[in-house]
Amino acid sequence: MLRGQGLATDHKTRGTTGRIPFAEQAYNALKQQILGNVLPAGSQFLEQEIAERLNMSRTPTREAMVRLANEGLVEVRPRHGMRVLPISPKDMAEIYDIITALEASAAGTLANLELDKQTLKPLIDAVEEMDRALESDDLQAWADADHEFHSQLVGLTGNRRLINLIATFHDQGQRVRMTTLHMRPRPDKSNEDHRAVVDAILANDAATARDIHRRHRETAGKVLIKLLHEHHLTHI
Amino acid sequence: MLRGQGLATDHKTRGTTGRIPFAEQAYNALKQQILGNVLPAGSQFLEQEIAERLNMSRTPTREAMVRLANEGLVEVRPRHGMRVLPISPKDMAEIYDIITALEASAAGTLANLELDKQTLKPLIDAVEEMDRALESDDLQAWADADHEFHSQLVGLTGNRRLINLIATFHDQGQRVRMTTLHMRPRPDKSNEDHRAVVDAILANDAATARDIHRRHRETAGKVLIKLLHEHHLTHI
DNA sequence: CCTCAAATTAACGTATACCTAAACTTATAC
DNA sequence: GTATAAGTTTAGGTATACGTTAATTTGAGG
Repeated sequence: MLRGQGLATDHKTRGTTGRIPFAEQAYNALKQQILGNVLPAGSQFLEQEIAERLNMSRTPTREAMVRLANEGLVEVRPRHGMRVLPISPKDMAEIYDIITALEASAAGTLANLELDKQTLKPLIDAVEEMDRALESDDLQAWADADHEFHSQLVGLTGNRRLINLIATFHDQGQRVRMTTLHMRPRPDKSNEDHRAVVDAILANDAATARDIHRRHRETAGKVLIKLLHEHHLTHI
Repeated sequence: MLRGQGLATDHKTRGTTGRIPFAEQAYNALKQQILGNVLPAGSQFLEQEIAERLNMSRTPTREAMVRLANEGLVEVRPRHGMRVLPISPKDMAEIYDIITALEASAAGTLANLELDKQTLKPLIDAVEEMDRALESDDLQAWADADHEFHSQLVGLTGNRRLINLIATFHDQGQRVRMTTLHMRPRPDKSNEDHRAVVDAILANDAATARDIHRRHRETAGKVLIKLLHEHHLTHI
């Protein structure tokens, strides 16, 4: 659940005591290590191994594994432990289809809200940051700003379920995007697209906002998947 | 998440032995009881109570609770056990926004696939079933056929993540739809819309398919939410 | 009667124990 | 040497035990 929904991404509100439950520590640690490719795609670990690695018993470990499985980051098979799921081009197509649909819709929603420039500042800032990053040929900074833009786009809708969903699928594609970051052509078109989406939102033109954003993501998805095929990256 | 994603809706493939793990039994039973309003919105249960109710220990019970929480059906608060989450009009708006975006996109996807009438038969059948149900004033049958239509629509895309997502959010809105089923005006327009979506898909007109479906769901969502406000149903 | 602190209770988070069955190893038959 | 069967190991599913801490109750002071 995906992150499923609900608490999956949210930091579970906990009492005034600062203590973080082991189950959540395990979840956070494993997730970070999966996204950071410390636990690479395809790698497997028995419950016991993970528990030892995290200095806790199998119980909270298991709970974390269940949550990660619901989010689609790992697979749990009896007697084989937890396996970090590799992402195939087909998976990436599924992920992009979903992100495309949700973000395009979000862009339309924002356009209908008649927001002022002040409220959209986070979006505008992100676009400018992307420009700067491109100028200085800092692809990592560009990727960060790109993520910031897409994250703010859905964040401004205020739809918590939507925000969590986008985060979940962003995470699923994380490794693939990182792997291919330096294989892509310079993403100048991306920056243009983002600016056009912001303009459409400011003009309260929902149809255009949706359309541009959809095409933007569709294209990005196609480029990425083509790249995967060209480089024979069938399972990342 | 979802169901988060992944295994959430899928029946976990299990060995040739027919035995179903307690954790999964618990998940299935609780989910069924929540959707069927046997465990009504707002009701709370301690881990121990659920465990006793299901004739098992707290361990598999907890695992089921975690999964249900990830899917957004319940909330788990230390010392208060599991609480079946009530759905507010705002929740319903979030849910409909997501379903609308995803299904409209699915309709567009299908239109681009150049499918023949044979492949779309499940969709066409569902529309006809809805007609029959309306003629015989059988609202429950209509709701079932309506669900079948929407389920087939995303099913035909073959996108497993998408299919799971739609199922998750369908579940989240289940109680609300059932509660309001007999408060709605006769859904004649719905059947028209569905037919138009099928036509657009057959005509390989993605933009129209997306548009009609989006408007269809938007309208349905607005009608539903208006109904909730009129009847002061703030938490179902 | 009300307020706040101390004492008590109990729900949960976690660790551990246990048993079953799948995976692996060894042995036996051909 | 291969195939099958018996024996062994071990991972995981579940139950249970235990300590911590939040919630509740009790009681003292006003």
